Amino acid sequence: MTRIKVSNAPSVRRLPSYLHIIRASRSSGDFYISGTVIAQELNLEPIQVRKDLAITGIVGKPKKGYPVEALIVAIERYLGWDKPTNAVVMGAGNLGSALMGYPEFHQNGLRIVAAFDENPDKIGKTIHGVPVHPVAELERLLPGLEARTAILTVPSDHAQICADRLVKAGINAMWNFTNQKLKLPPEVVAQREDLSSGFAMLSVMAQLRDGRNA
Amino acid sequence: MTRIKVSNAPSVRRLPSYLHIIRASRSSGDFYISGTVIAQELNLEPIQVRKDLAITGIVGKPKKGYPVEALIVAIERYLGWDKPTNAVVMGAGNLGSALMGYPEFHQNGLRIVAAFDENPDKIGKTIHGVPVHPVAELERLLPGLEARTAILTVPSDHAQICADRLVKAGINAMWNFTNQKLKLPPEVVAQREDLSSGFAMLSVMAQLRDGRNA
DNA sequence: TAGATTGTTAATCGATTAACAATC
DNA sequence: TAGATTGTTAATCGATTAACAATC
Repeated sequence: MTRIKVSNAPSVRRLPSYLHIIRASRSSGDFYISGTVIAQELNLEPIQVRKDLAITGIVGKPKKGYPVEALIVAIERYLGWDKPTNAVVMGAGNLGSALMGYPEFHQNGLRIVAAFDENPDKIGKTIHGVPVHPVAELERLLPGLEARTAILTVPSDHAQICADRLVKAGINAMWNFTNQKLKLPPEVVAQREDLSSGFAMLSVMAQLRDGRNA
Repeated sequence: MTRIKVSNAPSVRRLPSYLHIIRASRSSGDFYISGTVIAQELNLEPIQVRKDLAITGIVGKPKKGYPVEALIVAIERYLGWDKPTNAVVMGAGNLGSALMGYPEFHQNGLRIVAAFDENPDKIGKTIHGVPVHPVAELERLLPGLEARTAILTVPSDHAQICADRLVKAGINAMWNFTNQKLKLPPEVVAQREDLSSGFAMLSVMAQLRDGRNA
């Protein structure tokens, strides 16, 4: 089996922003929204928005734009956000706790159903409504949770061991917030979230502006 | 003035990962590291690593690789991580607190020197060693903090107002964790961090694997 | 020396942007 | 109707990958 490759990754990455705007438009009672308007809000090129929206299969009406309701449904469906995804958080530290409390996720169909941690102070409590269990219980509890997605917020040096264990327990999708590149079997999909890379971009932009490096 | 555009953004985004590995190599006592090795660790193509490292100006030795110490210095310098960046966190909620406690940042020259929040329960306390001040004190305290970078972790509906205020107070670089696209004067650089887009990628990969959409 | 690894130049690939006829 | 906006086809741009001579 070969590593999964998303054909149009940049478009997929932009879809959530579109969805956010289009939902707001629906809340305002609009029935149509034009690519031009979406582009303005995100300052993108209108043609880029049209190209991106084309992958959802929704066709717009000249002069009016795209049908709001149908577009929302189509984007949600394209992203697989039309059906709930149960997930567990590994490591109920700062970042893990923050993610459990991140309200936006509910709109994306992401339901964090449990957290696992080693810290006895946290075990048995709930964080933002999510129960924290001992890591030792992972294998026993996971089947009942019906979660096949894990959010990895353990310390980096635990990441690989933790991932191996998750895979054995039945996890097949991993959202990795550690700075460790994970070795995983090919059927497990993984997305690494690297905060440092965003800060690198900000730093380089600031330097360009200030004339360092030129 | 025109919006700042980073010429080779994908390369810049990869540099922090390289830096991480090369630092580990230094800790192991290595004097040289080859692009091949770095590529293997991140599973990238060796040629891509070489191209990326070329932008730092460091030249490698055939058969040995790149000089570890010089490479670290050059990457840090290229990213502007050789001199400390003082930053303030706006909104000491879950995510803001998590970022204050994120140890990796120190290695990137990022020093979070203060947080600002409206919540009286938080004001006057410290979170991960960072003092939390009332937002009302922002303008008074900012000059003394010598921070021109802000990390925005306020609720999305406060984002624009908060950003405007920060800019007026002297902030010129904004790391934006809200899902709000900000309107900013051209001299202020901004990096938006969108957690949803990472989850969109994971969702689409999972669907491709499972054969939905095909 | 032999061969692993480099830097450079060229080829390929994919994403963005431009142009424009179709149309509501 | 007039014109804003669409979808499509082609052009451009930039990033990745390939090829390979140079070299430690």
